[in-house]
Amino acid sequence: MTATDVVDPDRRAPGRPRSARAEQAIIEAVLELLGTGVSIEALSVESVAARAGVGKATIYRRWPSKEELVVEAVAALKLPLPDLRGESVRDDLVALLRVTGQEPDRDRGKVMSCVMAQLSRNPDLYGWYQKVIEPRREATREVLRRGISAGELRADLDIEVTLGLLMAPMIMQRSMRWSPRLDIADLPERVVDAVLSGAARQ
Amino acid sequence: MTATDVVDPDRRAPGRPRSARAEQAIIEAVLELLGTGVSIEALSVESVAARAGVGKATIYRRWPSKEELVVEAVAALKLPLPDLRGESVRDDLVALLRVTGQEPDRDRGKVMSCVMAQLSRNPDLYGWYQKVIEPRREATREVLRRGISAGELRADLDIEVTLGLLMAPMIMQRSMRWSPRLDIADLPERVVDAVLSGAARQ
Amino acid sequence: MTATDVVDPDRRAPGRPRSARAEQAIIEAVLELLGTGVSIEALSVESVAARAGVGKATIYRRWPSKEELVVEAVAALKLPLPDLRGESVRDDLVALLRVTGQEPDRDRGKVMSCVMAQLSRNPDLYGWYQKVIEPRREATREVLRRGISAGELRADLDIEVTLGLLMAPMIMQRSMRWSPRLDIADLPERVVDAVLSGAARQ
Amino acid sequence: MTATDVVDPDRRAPGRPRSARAEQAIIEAVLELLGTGVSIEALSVESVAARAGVGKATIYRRWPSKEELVVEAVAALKLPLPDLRGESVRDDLVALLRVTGQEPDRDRGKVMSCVMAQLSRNPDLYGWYQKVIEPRREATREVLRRGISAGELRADLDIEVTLGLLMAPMIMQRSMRWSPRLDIADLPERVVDAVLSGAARQ
DNA sequence: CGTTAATCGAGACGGTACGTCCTGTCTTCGG
DNA sequence: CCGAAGACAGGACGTACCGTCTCGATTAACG
Repeated sequence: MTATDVVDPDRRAPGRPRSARAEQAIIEAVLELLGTGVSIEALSVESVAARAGVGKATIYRRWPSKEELVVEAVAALKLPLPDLRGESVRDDLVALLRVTGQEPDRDRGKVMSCVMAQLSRNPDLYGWYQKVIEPRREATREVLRRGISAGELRADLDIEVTLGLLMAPMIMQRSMRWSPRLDIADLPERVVDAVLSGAARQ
Repeated sequence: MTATDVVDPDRRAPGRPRSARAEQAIIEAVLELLGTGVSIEALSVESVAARAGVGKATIYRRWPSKEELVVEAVAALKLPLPDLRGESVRDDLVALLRVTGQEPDRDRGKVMSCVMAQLSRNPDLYGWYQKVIEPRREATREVLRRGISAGELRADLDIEVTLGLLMAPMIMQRSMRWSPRLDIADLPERVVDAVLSGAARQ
Repeated sequence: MTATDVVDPDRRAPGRPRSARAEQAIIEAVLELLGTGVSIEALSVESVAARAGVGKATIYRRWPSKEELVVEAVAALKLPLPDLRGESVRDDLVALLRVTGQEPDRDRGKVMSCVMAQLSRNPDLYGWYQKVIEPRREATREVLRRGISAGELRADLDIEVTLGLLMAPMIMQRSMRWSPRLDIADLPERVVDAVLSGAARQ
Repeated sequence: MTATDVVDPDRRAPGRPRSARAEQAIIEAVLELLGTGVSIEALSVESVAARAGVGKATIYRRWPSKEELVVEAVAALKLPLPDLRGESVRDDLVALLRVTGQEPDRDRGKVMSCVMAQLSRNPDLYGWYQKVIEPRREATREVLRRGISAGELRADLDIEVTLGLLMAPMIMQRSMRWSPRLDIADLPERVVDAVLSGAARQ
């Protein structure tokens, strides 16, 4: 994505090479500004350039649009996955959902989930969005697969749908407080329990 | 909500009353413009005014911001609920989710879900958003309650969480195609079945 | 000029007669606002209506434009002429010019001369402007005529041009401080003396 | 005055320099629009920008207000002084006043005097106004001084006041047709003669 | 004495322009 | 060629007034 992609790795581009310092400063500036509560659309390229002490052209030379810059900045956060103990499917799922629901690392997590919600509107960006969240989804899938192997979960489980049942309510509650009747604090447990036990009468 | 709110219903406000024609034209203009594919942020108040044949002030007099205008316009769509046969919980839930997933009325539905996704970022607007979707949520709740009464669903069902399990995946898939591996066409059935049966081994 | 002009004085117009109170309040409001230093173009009809406690239509019903309203308001000041002693042409002219140069009645005079300068740009208003200043011009003419009769001034004096020589420098200095090298304080004497004595060598 | 003012002439300002083309186009647009008869207050910055094919910011970057822009545009006209034969004070003064009274270059002259009258109301602009008319004033002063040296004019002449006597009536008659009884055509001669001969009886 | 009709206040109407901000591109200089 | 700095054309913002219009409520003289 960045311009440091080169067709021929031997052949260095002529002229002055791009400054890694500038790139770093831009990413930092985006994260700092998003951390102060500005929405993506209120985040202007101009303010990023000013905060980073960088010319606007230096930004546009690297990223074609504000959104892609934001995605790259967010991706740089490399949000960590929790350590999964692997002892019980329920515990692992709750641990994973907790990361979605209540980021322990305050500022970064806030930025993260705020940005996630905002990125959703642009279909072109969804590939990048996937890139950022796919690791977490894959981790969840792995837990489900292990649960099936271990006999804890039903063998004919619809893994992809179950993934949605688990994560979508957390994301929507986190980003837009979808239901006023649900508390984010105990939501992971309640979601996991509901998904595991099912609604139909035994 | 609308400008016709009055503290004392007997006492008319002084001065020339606000034009219902203008109000109508503005709402229509918003829906038409959103129908052409413009995103909320690309939707300028100026273009709405021009399309409606109205001064900008006439818009700002009624709605403090573009977002609130959009919510009101969307609310005016009064999206219809499906007829629920009431014979089986599964069928009713699938019918409800289908409305979320694949709006039969093309343009309006497109506008609707596009807007929903975009509104999510503004916490101040959530009250309005609730107003628009609450009827649908309440209808779903009612189906769950009937299912419990009829003995089809377990008596200790966590209704609010189950609501989230059902609706959140549909909304996220509809608005942002959250999972590339899921097809919106058969998602209602798969979600309902997964929620009803549960993940844990019998 | 006002709508109370009637073709047939016997025949009263039907309907509610116009309120003299409103008319008075409007004129007062204009003068008060001009007195606070606002220029004519910065003086909005809206602010006049608000200050007078009157609807905008009540103003537009009487005066077709802001400018005509201002002229009428200024004319209402009925700026007083000084008492002319009639003993010497020089003294009388100086007394008249002093009124132009340094209005003794502070606020009203300030409004007056400020407005004069501003009205000049609109040719349509000049008739009204004349109406306001003509009395002062006529008084000056009279002094010149008396001077000729008394043998103080030359018999072939070009009265209209001399009027201009006397008044124009005062007005321009007063309204736009035309020459930075001239002090408004002693200008009346210097102008009168220069006009009386002439430039050519004796 | 212009943006090319520099504190240190060696040190160029950083960033892209301001476009002389844009500056030129703006000035031209102002003069063209004023030439069509629009008054200064009816001259909108928006219309100037449109006519010049320039963004509004490009105008506001250079001039803080419409008025200062107009003054600069008018100053750019560099209104020419007549050739002074220097043979007789009377002839030279008449020639100078003719330029004030009846500009030979129609459009520009019309713009000029129209603008002069309009600028008078803003004291802040007077410095600029001076800059524009000072050359003409200085030329007139020079004629008077030469007349004194040559013995044509009285040695104790009040030059500044005489300047006012000569120019103010012309300006007021030109810009606001101050006296309905005076014809602009023969005014220069009449004014000069009146000033030279004086009013007092010989 | 009840019409009739113009006026009152209030304020909304379709517009125009304001001056600011930001967009994405460009043009300059020095490194 | 990249760096910052910042100007460029353009477009939208939200505000302030313009001059007109609609309201319900007054306020007279006329019938």
